[in-house]
Amino acid sequence: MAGKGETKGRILDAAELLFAEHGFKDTSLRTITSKAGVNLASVNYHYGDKKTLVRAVLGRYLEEFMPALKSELEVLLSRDDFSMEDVFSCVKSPLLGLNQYRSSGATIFMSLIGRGYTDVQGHLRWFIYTRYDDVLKLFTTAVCRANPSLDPETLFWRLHFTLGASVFTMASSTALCEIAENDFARKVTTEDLIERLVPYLAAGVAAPIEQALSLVHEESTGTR
Amino acid sequence: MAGKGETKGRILDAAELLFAEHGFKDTSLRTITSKAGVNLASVNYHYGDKKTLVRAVLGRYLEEFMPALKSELEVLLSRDDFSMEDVFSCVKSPLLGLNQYRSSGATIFMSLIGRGYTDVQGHLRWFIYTRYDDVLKLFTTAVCRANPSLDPETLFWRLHFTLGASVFTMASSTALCEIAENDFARKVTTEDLIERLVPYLAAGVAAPIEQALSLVHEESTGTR
DNA sequence: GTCTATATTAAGATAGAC
DNA sequence: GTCTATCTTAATATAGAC
Repeated sequence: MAGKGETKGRILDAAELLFAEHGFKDTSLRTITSKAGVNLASVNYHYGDKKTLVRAVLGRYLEEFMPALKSELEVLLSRDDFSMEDVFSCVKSPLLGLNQYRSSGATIFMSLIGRGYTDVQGHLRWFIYTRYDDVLKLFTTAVCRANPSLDPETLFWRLHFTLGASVFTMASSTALCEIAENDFARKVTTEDLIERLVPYLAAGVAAPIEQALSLVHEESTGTR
Repeated sequence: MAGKGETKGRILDAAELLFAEHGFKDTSLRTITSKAGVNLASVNYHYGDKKTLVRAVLGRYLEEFMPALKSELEVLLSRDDFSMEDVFSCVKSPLLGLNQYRSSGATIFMSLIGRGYTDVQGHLRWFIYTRYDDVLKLFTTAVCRANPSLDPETLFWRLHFTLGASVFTMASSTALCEIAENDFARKVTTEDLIERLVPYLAAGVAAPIEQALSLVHEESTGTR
């Protein structure tokens, strides 16, 4: 059914939709190949095994997204000053750019990232951190400059809270958007979602720091 | 190996740790029963099937947590006014109470909640919502009273962002605390973590609402 | 490169003796 | 209630013809 050299690509196209919707573990190679209209054995021929296919699916998006984010951040950092919202706004256009690259690209990418953090333990997280640690460092640099009063430990925790809110929302965005559309009788686009997420995250990260009793005996030395 | 009437409980105890760590789908009945030191067939004898076991594991925590949260919220709502932080502080003691109930109970519970939202599609979410919708309604009522300017749709999304940040943090708290302890040379308790999380969440939920271009054409009718 | 057929493994579930 | 043994299903992966 598949034309000459397009089998490899058809697998990727089918796989990303299924992975985004059902997770990596819950998507079988049989489901993928039947949706792609190719033979079961072709996955192993082209990708070796399922794990490699998973990384290929995510890698295709990361290669598109990360360089775009990097250049946004570089532009921002060249400015004299900027707000926390400016920092988080940097992800908007790289993310929405994925919609041109592929239909529903932003949603798919966000779901995949979310799945990568929860479904499989470790190997995708590691894949992302080591491959794109330069971009991630730029991001934390920007956050620090937007609010220099953040101590490293508070920063550390708040960035992880942020990651959690984003990733979780992304992973369940299909379900959440459905509920929202039923309840509020309005279509929810990826753009809407990002517009809602950004101020929430910026406010959380920039929140005043409480000197709660149990946290006063502080002595920060870390760098991460 | 298991004593007389304790097999059913031993299964539950082993299952909750494995489910929290690896997710529901990635934990087999064989792994559970071997860790529990009971026979494979006993799961089906005592619980019927795996899905029921999953619900039993989560149910045991919910029965402990939800009534405690409910009474905290009722006390709060009886007051004349209160802040957003007061609302989120209501979960502190019910959550920490789980640590007395079982070792690392708070962490396990939050991990399970997180798994329930991403691993399986739907049935656990439904289970929680229908069984404890009274408590959840109390919570949203409190949030609304703390910040009456929140429209229902913004509220909906921000509560889900909040859930994401909480669930993700608690689910990966073991790993995160280790990193933090290395980097900042200070022990991190569950209590510390909650103390850090609460102001972040409160600030996010109470953030000023932006009238972005794409969100102006609003028409809210929902009730959830 | 693509197909059929099959090997291999692992999972959920159950029957039936004790 | 608990055990052994087994059924059934479904998944990844591969061998070998074309």
